[in-house]
Order: sequence, then structure tokens, then C-alpha cells
Amino acid sequence: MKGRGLLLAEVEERVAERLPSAVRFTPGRRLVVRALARGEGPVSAGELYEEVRRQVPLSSLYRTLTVLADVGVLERHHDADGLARFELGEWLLGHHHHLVCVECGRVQDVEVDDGVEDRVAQIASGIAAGGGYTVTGHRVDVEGVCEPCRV
Amino acid sequence: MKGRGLLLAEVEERVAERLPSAVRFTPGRRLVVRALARGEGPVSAGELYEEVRRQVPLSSLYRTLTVLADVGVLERHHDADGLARFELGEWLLGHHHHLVCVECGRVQDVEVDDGVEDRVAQIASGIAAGGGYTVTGHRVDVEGVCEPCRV
DNA sequence: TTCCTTGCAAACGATTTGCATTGGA
DNA sequence: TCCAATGCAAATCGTTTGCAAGGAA
Repeated sequence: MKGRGLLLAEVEERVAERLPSAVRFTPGRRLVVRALARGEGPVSAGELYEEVRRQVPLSSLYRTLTVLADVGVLERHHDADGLARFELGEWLLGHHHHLVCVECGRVQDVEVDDGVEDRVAQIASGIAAGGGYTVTGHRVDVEGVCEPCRV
Repeated sequence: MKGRGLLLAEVEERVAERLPSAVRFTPGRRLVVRALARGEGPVSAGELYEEVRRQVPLSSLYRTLTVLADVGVLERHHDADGLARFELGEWLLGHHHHLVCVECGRVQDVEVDDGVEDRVAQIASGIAAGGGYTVTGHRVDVEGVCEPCRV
């Protein structure tokens, strides 16, 4: 049940291609990308640090996350507690939404089929219609109680 | 264009009713509730502090926000920068979604009519179907560029 | 009197930064 | 050589907390 079936090697390759020449894909950064690719949803800096603490100091971890986010390799979200959570960009993972457990805070990615996605997009622009906004995207978080938390 | 047509007096009254007897509706707390009622969307602690700094110290502001959130009078969100933003609960404002400007970060509330809302709810449970979650709610953020930010 | 609320200052935790050093192309 | 990346420690920032004082019921 781990991961989303992404081939680590392929992820690394695509990330490498996407990096501007001025940005190096160092061993530390590779470790971070791999750890992200293993996750099933957005991962916090603390959780990532658990996986790379032997090889990457916290400050470097944060710098890596900042750099990769700037370049679009990953996205930064914030969970219900305001904690930053990172995941690979949608150009790698595909467009998806989040299933959030209101009990434990766990966030899981969910992909939806195109038909549903079309309806979501349509609703989104309908919502925006009143405000004079130019829509660029949308986020849908479905809140619920995950199986383990259901006592 | 300020506010959502909520009558401050009525808001205060309903909040007062909702507070458990052990929680007092002090002048400082009234000020905070009023400031929230004036907003057009979620407001940050810093912004609230601007409006009440003469009468409410920052630590009391935070305590008030915590208390009111615990009681369900208001909800705590986090914007794209992870900054906490507060707004009155949906039992006061009605269920709504957010229109977020990706440029300036401004967040505006948007209500949608019931037909759309039904479709959203339906899509939400569809999204949850795979994960074994018991759905309790959903959040839809529409991202775009607001009029002033469109250069 | 009892409990809740206030105010101030100090403490916190997540994240960022300065700076000297190391490493790659 | 030159610029980017690292590591550590110190700094920042939003937010929380300890504690003593003030107030309402």
C-alpha cells in the first residue's frame, strides 16, 4: 500500500530534467525527493527529517524544500494545524485532491476520473463568477474520519 | 462592499447565546467578534490586532481566539503561507467556500446555491468512496487572480 | 469566595538566515 | 576558478504559556 506506484528512478530522472542548470541535484536533494515519492500524501518537514536525519541536517532539508518548491518540483501545503506539508508537484503526481482525517490529521491523495474533474472545474468557475476573479485552479479537501480513527 | 450584511447586534446576541455559562462574553471578546463580523473572509490574528490593539493585548487576543474556536463560535483556517486566519462559524455565516487570490493572498467568502452545493457534496462523497472514510464535510478553495491584482 | 479573565513577560516550535566551508563543473 | 550547496549556530516569527493581579457572579 506504500507509494503511488511511481518508479523512483523515473521520478528522479524527471526531476533532474526539470531543474534549471544553476540548481544541482545533489545526493541530499535526491534523498528528499525519494522520501517525498514514497509518501502517500503531503509530508511534513519533521516527518521527512525522520527519514533523512542521518544524512541531511534540518537547515539543509528546509533549504532543499524551499529550492524545490521555487522550481515547481514540489508543492507546499499546510495542514489543519498550520504545519507545512510537502508533496511532489501535480506535473509528477497528476491532479488530485485530498482526503483529510479530522481526527488524526492524516492526509491522503485521491485522484478522480476526468468526468468528475470536469464537473469540479465547472463548479469552481461558477463559484468564481461573482467575484471578478480569473480562475487558475482549485483545491478540494474532503474531510472525514479515516478507518483506523473510527473507534 | 464591507461585511456580509450581518447585523452586528444580532451576531453578538447569537454568540452570547451559544457561549457556555462558564465562558463570559467580555468587552474584549465582543470587540473581537465584531471585528470578525466586519471581515469579508478569514482574518489573521495580526489583522485583528490592528483593529483592537488599543483595547486588547496580543496574548488576550490569541486567548480569545482559542476560546471562541473551542466553543465553535469561530473557525481557524490557514492561508497559503500557513498563517492562521479566523472567521465566524458556518452556523453564523452559512456554508460557503473561498475564493483565494494567488497573487495577494486575499481570501473572499462565496456562497453557492443549494443545487451546486448538492453536487459538491455528492462529488465529495465520491472522492471519499475509495478511501474508507466517513465523510464529515468538505472545503473548496477556488484559486485565481483578483481584479486589483490583474495588472 | 470561587472561577474566569487579563496583562505582561518569558517560553516555544517551526522555519529562516548569516557566515564560513566544502564541493562540482 | 566560480558559483552553488552545506552545516552549524543564532535569529525570526507567529503563537502559547506561567504567573500574579483584577473582576464578575
